[in-house]
Amino acid sequence: MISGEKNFFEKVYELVRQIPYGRVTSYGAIAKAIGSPQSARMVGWAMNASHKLEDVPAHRVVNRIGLLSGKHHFGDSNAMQNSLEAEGVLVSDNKVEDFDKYFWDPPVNLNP
DNA sequence: TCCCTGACAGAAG
DNA sequence: CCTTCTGCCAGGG
Repeated sequence: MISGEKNFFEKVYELVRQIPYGRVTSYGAIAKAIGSPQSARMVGWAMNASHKLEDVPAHRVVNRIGLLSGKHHFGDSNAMQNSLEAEGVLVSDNKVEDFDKYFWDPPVNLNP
């Protein structure tokens, strides 16, 4: 079917689910991939709702500098960092080390 | 219905 | 380098 156009939130969820293991991405990259590069704030807002979803690895999503801006929303302050390190992503002082190296560029082929 | 807030990003000074 | 402001969309009071 043609229903390629989904809700803003759902687009975010679908993209975040595609983040490979041991990789991280930024809100702006996701926002841009869904067609709203300036809606990075909405991405964060979507993640807030996605937090109730298990298929959405929000811990792999950080801000543009690799800072775990939303780690406080994972319940425990170490939950997000722990999850990242468990995947091989080194985190120091609430931010991802070698963020540029672990950064995963989301494909824009999500939405035709 | 109007106003404010929000897990961001980017530009300007 | 750091600080300040604006823009984006949606939800809550």
